[in-house]
Amino acid sequence: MPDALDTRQPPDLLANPVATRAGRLPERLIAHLDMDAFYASVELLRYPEIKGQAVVIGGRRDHAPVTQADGTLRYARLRDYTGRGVVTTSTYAARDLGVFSGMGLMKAALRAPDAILLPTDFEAYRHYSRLFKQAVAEVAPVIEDRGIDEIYIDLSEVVGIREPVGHDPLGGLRSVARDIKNSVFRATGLTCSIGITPNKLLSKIASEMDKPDGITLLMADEIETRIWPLTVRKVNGIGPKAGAKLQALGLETVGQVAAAEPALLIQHFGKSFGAWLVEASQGRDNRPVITHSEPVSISRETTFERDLHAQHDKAELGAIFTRLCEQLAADLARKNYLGRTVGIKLRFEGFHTVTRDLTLDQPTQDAQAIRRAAGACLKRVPLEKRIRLLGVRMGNLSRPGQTTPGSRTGRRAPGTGPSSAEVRVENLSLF
DNA sequence: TCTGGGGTCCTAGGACCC
DNA sequence: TCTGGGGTCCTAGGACCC
Repeated sequence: MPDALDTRQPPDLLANPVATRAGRLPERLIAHLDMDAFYASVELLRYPEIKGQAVVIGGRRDHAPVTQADGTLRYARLRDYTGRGVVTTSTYAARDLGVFSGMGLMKAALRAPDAILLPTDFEAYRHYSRLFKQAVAEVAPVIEDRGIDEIYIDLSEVVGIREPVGHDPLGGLRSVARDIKNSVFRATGLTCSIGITPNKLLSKIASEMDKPDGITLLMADEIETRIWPLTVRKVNGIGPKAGAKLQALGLETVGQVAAAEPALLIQHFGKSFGAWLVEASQGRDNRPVITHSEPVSISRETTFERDLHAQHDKAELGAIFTRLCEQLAADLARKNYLGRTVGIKLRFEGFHTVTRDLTLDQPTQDAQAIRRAAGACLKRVPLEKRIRLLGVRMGNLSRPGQTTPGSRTGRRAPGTGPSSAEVRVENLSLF
């Protein structure tokens, strides 16, 4: 599919500081690759006969297709679903019916009652995630993981990337993008969309511009024409809150933010976020592609089928609480981490959320130690309302055998209860 | 018919230390 | 007997992302 670059004039090097050095291309060439409707597409590999239909992935794991007497599969329909749960992904056909990820399944059922409902199968998605990332690495190895279905790729040093093809100065770039997509398709049978620009911020926006199965190239001289008309919500980092606040200031498009007085943005959004808004609206972003990162925290949480009461459902809550701690301990062991800060999260009816955490003297991955610390955290939470969600988290991660960053001994956080040592005396009164 | 689960980063106040 | 400033740790909450 042709893009606007095909007919553009070569950028004016003096007016455009990003296009420099080696010919007309900027120093950095960054790709953002986004798999197309990833979970749904993986499911279609397994159930090819439902291709083209409205399919929704999400909910509990109790609605997998069942084989009938005649050998055909019987799929669950969205209308049959009851209970909590949200749409994790939907096929493009389902999106046409107004069903998008994050939407409650009950609400989705009103819009698309006949849509096929499949449970999430993260094992399968992780498998295809590994496959597509390996396939990309064969073409361009400098990759930043951004979750299960997307990556950034630094293409700056890829051989041939700056070679024009015929009269197309971006021919090399286009060719590498096609190589990547072909490699991904060969390895997985799945399509993806790629945006290539001088930085991550712009590439993230660009990869969405020609979805599915598209390639979008966008250079600095096109920011005015192709980025500024977009709503601010297209910018990664501007969410519902910031978007609404900008709108209230009369700033709906990226271009309007770019034209706004920096002092005004800083006044309303603070020094850091305000300054970032100024940069982002100009399409400036010098963040590098990070090829390795360590986790900051590991957690487990669960939303109950019905809201539970601290006293009335005490036994059930206690069992769930302990199981979450055991699962967290198992995750830590499997990934080979210790942690020193144990945290809990409670969400009450009405969606109000509370967290508490406690930093231990020594790092641990032991389920019982986690359970004790989490119990101590729980004692600091008033439990009047019914509980919708319970979670346990471990932060301050380190590796076993690694000398841990020293904790200050004898310290106690303001207003907290007993120290971790004193917590060893089990408290059974809660849950 | 309310809104999953797993994350990251930022802010802000108080403690504590120098 | 009142007043400091910088740095780091701990905790709580919130915005945002996939």
